[in-house]
Amino acid sequence: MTPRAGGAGPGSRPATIIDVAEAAGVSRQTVTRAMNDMPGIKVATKERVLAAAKELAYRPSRFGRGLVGHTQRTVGLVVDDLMNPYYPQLASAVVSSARDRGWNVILAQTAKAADQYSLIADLAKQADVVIGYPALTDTQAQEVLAGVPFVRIDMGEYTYGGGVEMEVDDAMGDLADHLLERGSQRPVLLDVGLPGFPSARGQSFLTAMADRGVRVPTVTAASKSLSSGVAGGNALLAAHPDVDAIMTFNDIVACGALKALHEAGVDVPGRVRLAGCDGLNLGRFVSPELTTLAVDMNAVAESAVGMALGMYDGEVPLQGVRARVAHHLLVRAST
Amino acid sequence: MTPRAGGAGPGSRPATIIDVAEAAGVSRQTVTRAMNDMPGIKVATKERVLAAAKELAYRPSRFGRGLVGHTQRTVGLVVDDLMNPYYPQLASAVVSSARDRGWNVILAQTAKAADQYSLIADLAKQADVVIGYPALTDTQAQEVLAGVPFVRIDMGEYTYGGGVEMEVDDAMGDLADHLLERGSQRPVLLDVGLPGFPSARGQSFLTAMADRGVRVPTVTAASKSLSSGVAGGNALLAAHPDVDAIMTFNDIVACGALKALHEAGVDVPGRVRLAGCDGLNLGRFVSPELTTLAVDMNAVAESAVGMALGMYDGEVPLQGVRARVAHHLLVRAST
DNA sequence: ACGGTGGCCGTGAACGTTCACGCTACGGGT
DNA sequence: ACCCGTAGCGTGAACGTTCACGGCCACCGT
Repeated sequence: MTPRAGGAGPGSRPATIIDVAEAAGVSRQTVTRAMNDMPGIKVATKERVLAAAKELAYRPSRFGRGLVGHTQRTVGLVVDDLMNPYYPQLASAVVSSARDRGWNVILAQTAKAADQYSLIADLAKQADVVIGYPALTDTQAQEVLAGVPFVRIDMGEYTYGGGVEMEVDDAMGDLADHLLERGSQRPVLLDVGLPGFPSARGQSFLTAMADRGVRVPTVTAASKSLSSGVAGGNALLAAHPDVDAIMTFNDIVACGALKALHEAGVDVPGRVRLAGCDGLNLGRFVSPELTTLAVDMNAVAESAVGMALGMYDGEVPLQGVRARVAHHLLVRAST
Repeated sequence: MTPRAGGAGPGSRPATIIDVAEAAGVSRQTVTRAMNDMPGIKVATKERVLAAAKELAYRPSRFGRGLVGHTQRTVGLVVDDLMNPYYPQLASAVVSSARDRGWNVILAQTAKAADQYSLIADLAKQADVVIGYPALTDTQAQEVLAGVPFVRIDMGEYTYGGGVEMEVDDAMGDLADHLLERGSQRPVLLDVGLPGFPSARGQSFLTAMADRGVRVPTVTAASKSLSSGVAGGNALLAAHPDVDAIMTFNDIVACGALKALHEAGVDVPGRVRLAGCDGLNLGRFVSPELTTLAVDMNAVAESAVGMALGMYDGEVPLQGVRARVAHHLLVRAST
């Protein structure tokens, strides 16, 4: 297994700083000075070194470099599946946020991985901090990450590491007001999970509506997928033919419900108002555009990255810190 | 700037292999043997070492490790913007494909970066190969990447590095047949770019239709964005009120056109059949689901990653190799 | 008793880079 | 003439790990 394809001859090992130094007739340090725009080098010498470097296709080794000055920092980002429209939004924000601070992002995807555990273990070997949604219990995470700063997004009941929480209650109140103002009288919740066990955000909607004197029936979809949303939408229409507003677990399920409504010939928002949750960009691609409880992903990412980097620098404890980002009501065309 | 938060006391530097060796009363090499499941170590010793390592929160330095054995390989993936539904599909496939081969993926996003050039330059310092859609000319790419194996997706007119091409002609023929079989007689192309300069895939549609004796008028949208698709859709309806089939530049524009059609009260596919291009997952979220010219992103990624890794290993020339992946017609509900 | 064979473990060297110094030559000031 | 500062460059050392050896001991066979 040949290490790297060098620039000069095929099969030749990649050039090192010493090769360049010899070719230019100078010392290692002078090459360093030339490559890194450091002072204390004559222009002519610098040019000569740079020419030699180019000639030999010299590229400084990130390992040699990383070894001496601890600069080359990397955050490991764990998502479930980029094909799920939720994660790109997070990933995009994390990548920007990390880059702004001079960090790189290594991406790991748990959905298609055979072994979650070893996936995260490998990631932890390559990264200085880990952020995201690993499908790991606290115990497993502690085992695998062994000291690597770790920030969970949407931490929930987990406790190991830090977390960023997305709060929905206030915005849910706004949504309830919004729906009632528009005249909805028979709202239904399309939740996800097990019937009888409302999700946190589902419960939040029920409570918000109850506070306003409206009792909301619930229909429960099996999973938070598109097809599940379609099935849930159909079931909901069958069980509550007179529904005039639907709040769904998230935007993806809302899209599914919208398809069901569309196929049933139900006008949105004319006959039924429909709202989702997460604020996905996806909601702008469907017709009508989806009203949703959005969360500023840039704020989430900024918060998560900031916390992880703080942990790395020892300024934030590795345990028990939680940040909170609030959802807000984003009214679009579907309500 | 404290390097890394160690496990023991705050402010203490991270433990090295030597710290562990001393704590366990053995040598470096024995620690290595214990950590890497190598033979030639007694079980009792191994346990003692592992305990010491855990106690000190020891994590092997990826730099030290990478320096000696050239293992820890990384592909740099360049996308424009993960918020654009096209890129997650590619990124997801590349990440899986790379992981299958034991490589990591560092993600870079050009859209939000202030300086494209330095973004790619930084990426090239961290990665062993670069794959993707850098917004760089051949000259710039050559300058920045200086010898790093480079594979462009959708290479087009560029020549530096390798490329993966996505061919559309055959599938476009299938689409033309499909539309004609369903009885469409007045198809219109909703292209993107400058009026009078059809895109490659736009031209492909025109040609396919011409081959079948149908002349297709073109409406041109300003950019390949959703809003541009809406505007284009409206313009198209105004210019060709009797249209009965629309082929769009891509799925995103198709979604925009679908919104325009929806708002104009035009039934799809009843009165107008609508097709997109790219095979985005997005097309399944809208109603009706979008017929599209899909490309197997896993094949594209597999091809790109394979090529880049081949270049790295010196088995594939760094220049002039092109792989081709064909689109195929994916009939869904919109036609 | 002696050579041989493995199991277990330790020691130098190497990987490629930067940091902290040290050295030389030259120029200007007194 | 002398000293001193500085520009320009070079030399050890250090970063943390693994590889290639080599040493020691116990055990086996003859």
